[in-house]
Amino acid sequence: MRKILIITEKPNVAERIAKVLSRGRMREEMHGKVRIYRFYIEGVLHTVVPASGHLFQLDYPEGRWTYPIIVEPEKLVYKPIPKKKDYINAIKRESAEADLIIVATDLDTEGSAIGLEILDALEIKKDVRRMEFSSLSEAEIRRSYENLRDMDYGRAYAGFSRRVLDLEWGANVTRALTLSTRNHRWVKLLSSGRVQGPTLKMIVDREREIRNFVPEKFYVIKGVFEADGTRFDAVLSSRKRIKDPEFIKSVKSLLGLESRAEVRERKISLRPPPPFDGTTMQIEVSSITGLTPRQIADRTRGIAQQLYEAGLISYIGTESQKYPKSWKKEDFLDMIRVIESYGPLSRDARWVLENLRERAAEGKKDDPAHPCIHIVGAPERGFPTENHRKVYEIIARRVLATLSPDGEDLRTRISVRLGDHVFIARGAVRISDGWRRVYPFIKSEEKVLPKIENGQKVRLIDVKVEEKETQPPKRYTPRSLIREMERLGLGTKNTRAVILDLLKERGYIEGKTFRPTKVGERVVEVLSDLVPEI
DNA sequence: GCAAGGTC
Repeated sequence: MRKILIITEKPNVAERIAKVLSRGRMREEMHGKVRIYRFYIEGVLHTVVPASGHLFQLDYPEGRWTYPIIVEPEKLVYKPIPKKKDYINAIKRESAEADLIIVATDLDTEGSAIGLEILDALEIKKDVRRMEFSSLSEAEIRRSYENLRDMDYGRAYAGFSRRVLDLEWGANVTRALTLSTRNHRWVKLLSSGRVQGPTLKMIVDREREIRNFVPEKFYVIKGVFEADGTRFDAVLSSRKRIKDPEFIKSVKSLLGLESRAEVRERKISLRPPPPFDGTTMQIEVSSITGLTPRQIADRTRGIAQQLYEAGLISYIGTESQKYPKSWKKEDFLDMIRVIESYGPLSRDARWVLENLRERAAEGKKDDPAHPCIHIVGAPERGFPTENHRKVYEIIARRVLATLSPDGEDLRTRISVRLGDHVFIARGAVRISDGWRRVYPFIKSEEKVLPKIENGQKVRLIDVKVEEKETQPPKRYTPRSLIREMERLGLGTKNTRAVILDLLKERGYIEGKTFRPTKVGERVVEVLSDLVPEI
């Protein structure tokens, strides 16, 4: 009898694939800490076994810890990662039984490399096919199962090459740094690599900019204008910072002069914010409530996690800012009605039902496995704590906002020309709240200007001067540094924070906002002096 | 003893 083994990248994908392909009729077995699934399709036994990310580590064969060391890629070895022993054993045993192996890891270079690594390390010599899916929807899983492809070795080797280059690169530079300082007892290990090297340099460069910074004085000049008894301030616009005190005199010489104001008004619409993905939810709920991200999203005791487990909100680990693709208008209405059934938000929910926008606002981020965070239930008897109530209401309000009309503001700009100088005053007034009625957490400043007609005469009656100093650039915070790494294509979303921890562990950086240590600075100096090309 | 990338 034929037997098929399906290997996935992580446990929840194994479960999902088994559920879909078996139509819910599968058997589960525990092998150590690994849950595997069995079911029959047309008399053929299918077994689904998960990996857990990489199960093997690429490494040099045994040898002395020296450098330079360049080993041909095919002579590098796969070392089992001890913690993943159960996964390795499960796949090993099941693959021995199977006639056909289906690689169902994620469809990207790293996923395919994980598939290849399993086949190579376990020396699996069976027929291999590839399931190619980029979402975990039922339709897509079925389609990819019915259209099995050849193993995508091209993609897998791309991932393999990435690993080889990172290892050879990192190990050589790390060994060079470490071995050249081994006489100093206080240095344990000096490392560098494709990502940590440039990241450390960014921190060191920033520190040097701060150290070499020379503050400069500059002036902000405001004119006070009078028009038929009302007054308003307008800032002197200037392309460059005003540093010359003489300039102030030339402005003051305009005192008492009259000119005609040019007034421009325009309405702007403000779209609702997108629904929450997991990260945005943590950040925003934390800034509204003052709870820490940990208190909100901890995997066991987090408040939002508990709301999820209680069936009130959807999965919070999602990266999506989009509603389920299958949702029709009726599904949105159902969700709003659930919120309506929760007393404190009834009125707002009803208002949204009466003012529903054509299409829900959505964001760019997407996640193949889960939709954005949304409401799935209302509490029957209140909440265990006040914080649970707050978090639930913020999430419910966010959902309502995405289904509410745009807000509208009126922006006013008054500009006054006097000689070569132009003064500008800006105002903003709310015309309609729109979604801000149900989601009042995003601050927008209102500034009311006196009513001035276009072409109305105004007179400069005073000049106010503020003296300011230019500020040095700020040290990186974890957030700003991760954002900058992302912009430069350094690391991935999973590794950036890990790299920062590593730089700390190596003793290269310290502080809440990152300062390089002496060692960190010296490593950057040495590397950029001796091997500037890296 | 090394990298960076997955996953938890």
